[in-house]
Amino acid sequence: MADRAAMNPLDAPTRVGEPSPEPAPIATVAVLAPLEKPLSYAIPPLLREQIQPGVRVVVPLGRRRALGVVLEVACGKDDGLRLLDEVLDAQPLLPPDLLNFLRRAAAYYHHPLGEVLRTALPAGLSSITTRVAILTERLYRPTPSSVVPPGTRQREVLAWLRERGEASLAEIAAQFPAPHAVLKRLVELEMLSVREAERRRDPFFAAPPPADARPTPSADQQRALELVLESLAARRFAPMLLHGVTGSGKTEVYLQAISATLGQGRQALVLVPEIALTPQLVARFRARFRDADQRVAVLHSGLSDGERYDAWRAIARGEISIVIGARSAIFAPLPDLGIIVVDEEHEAGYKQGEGWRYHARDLALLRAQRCAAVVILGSATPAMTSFHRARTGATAYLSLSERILGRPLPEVSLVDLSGRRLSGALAPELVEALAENLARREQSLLLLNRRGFAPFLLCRECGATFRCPNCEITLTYYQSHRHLRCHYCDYVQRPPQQCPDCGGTSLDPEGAGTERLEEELAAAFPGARIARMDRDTTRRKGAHQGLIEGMELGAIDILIGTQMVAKGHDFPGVTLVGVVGADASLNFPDFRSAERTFALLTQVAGRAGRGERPGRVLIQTYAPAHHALTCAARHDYLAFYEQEIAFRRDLGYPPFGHLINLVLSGNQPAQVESRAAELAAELDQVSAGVEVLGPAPCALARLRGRTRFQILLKAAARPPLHRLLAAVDAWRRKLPRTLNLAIDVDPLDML
DNA sequence: AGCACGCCGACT
DNA sequence: GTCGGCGTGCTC
Repeated sequence: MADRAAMNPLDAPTRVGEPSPEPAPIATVAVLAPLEKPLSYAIPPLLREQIQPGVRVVVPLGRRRALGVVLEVACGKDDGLRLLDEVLDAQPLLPPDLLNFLRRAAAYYHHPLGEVLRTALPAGLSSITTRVAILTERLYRPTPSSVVPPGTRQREVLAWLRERGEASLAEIAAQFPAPHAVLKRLVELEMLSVREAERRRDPFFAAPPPADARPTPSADQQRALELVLESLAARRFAPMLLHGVTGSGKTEVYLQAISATLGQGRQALVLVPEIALTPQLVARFRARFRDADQRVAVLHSGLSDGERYDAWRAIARGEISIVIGARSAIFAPLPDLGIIVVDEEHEAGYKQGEGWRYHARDLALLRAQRCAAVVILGSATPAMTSFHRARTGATAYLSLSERILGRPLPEVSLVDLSGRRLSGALAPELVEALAENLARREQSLLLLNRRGFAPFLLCRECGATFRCPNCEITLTYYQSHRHLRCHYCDYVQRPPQQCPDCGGTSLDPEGAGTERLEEELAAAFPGARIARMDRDTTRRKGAHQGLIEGMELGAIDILIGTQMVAKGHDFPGVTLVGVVGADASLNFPDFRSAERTFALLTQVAGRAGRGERPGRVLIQTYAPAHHALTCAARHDYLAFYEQEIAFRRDLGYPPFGHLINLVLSGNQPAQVESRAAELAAELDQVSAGVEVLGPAPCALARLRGRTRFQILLKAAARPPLHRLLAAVDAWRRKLPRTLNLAIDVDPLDML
């Protein structure tokens, strides 16, 4: 019988048959597949010159061809190795420090390097099948010739081109209608040369906003800037926390620090938690950096593959000075990165929740370390871990303690709801305050961190609620769509007329979401212009921006919304902020719930009184004595930190301990549970220096039809944790593919 | 992840 | 008797 492998054209010819007598160059390649380790390949003699670390290669992998990135080239025995097929880049696509950074990142997060590389590269560069269309265009350039062409049109076009230098066909066509024949003739006469070049799609063509004036920094801002400038001049890794109360002018510090970085000939990276929320920030950057050599690029999920590819290439060529983007922008290939700004560094949006669960802020610190850059972590409510680092001196501490122009922080009062029965979602105090604000024709903002009409539908007779068949949660009732929906898997069903359990006919929406609050307000204030901002109303492109503009123009009196309304907006007209359900986030089964609640309340309170008129804030709560509420009401970050840090210390939670969460999921509940128990028992055997907690069902014990158990690893130091992961790996290798084990290093939440 | 292999049910 | 379901193993 014939050898099947030998019949496969991919196989036999590429395999190195006999061991070479001489040591041959071997490439270590990170293949873009979830493999545990890089693979080694022999290098065909013809490709030896082109191979260097950082170039992409096509390699045989089993029966198929795969893309990989060369990590190292070394000499050794190449017997039994397969030959790599193709080298795709003439220059390293990933410069050494970027590649280095990604290798460190993969190790830290215990994630396969190939997958890390796939995450870091734009779609067009990370696959051999999906090629982005590389658009080319014709560029015409006058040759050094003084001959005068015969035709009038030819003379006109040539004169224009001699004036301008090189121009593309599109640009010429914009000046001279139907120029093709003329150009063709001029080329034939050798008065023009033509070349094909990669066309750059420029998604940044929008007209720049008017230039803004650079304000004189306040004393606080000046102090912060001096420290930044000093570190820049020394070209050293310098992490700093910029702790500035809401409205204190953190952005101005970013702008001036970046300006100094560009002055050094280096580039800047600005990370924002969610790019859709920050057109205002982008506009400020565009207004400040207007020179031809200060191009600003924005990376976000709305870019097409082609646009992303173009942006990536332009950044790598050094044509872009400032990149603004969401978490994945941390991988932007800026060649000489001098500063990374992480705006609102406490935001959970920096953490990738699926697949490779990286945290962009933490990666920013890692990357800056590799390229000796300054990192500014900016926040009014720093993460406990970030503030703790500043306390211990691991990062510098810069503080902006005053609002700009001496504007006061708003006055905050807590409305105690305990023991009270409200007729709707709003307490009379809040209704009254809204009425006053309307009478004064001032704007109000209401935070209710819950979408839909009601968080569940309840049977009055037997107390049954409606649950998602795929997830372990109740279905949210939407009056607008007349349906029940799951917020995790988007399962939808019609609300039944009768309770399926007892046949009862009184099924009532229980509790209130933003949709119901909007209805309640419309009834209470018939003349008011009310709008709602949550994931449901901002799904449509431009809807979010429309609401922001409505607020800026004063076309909205009351804006209701989820935490989306708390983030980063500067609405000078808002003088009243109401918080309808401050307790919901406190009851999350998670050690960070107080930290998150404090941050949310402080951020939303910070939306009040940013203009000329002072603001006030009313917070409805059932837990008025909780430190997250009392401290937020007093704008007292430090007091909150002191209380919270004591609790963290007692329990060994971050920043005093490090966590890794292992989540095992699968379709068969019994199998998941028993395997989780097995893993925990095995880890217990080798857990020196690590606490192994669990297994326990996740807070979301079922999600999209899969049962989930977690094992939490906790340790005072990282090395023993990473040692334990070696045991996890060994165990995982034996796991059937029907089960999935996710490793979450530094988990942000444990749902 | 792909892609093959191999072992079981329900079809012509 | 085959077609095809997905569990399992391997990829230099």
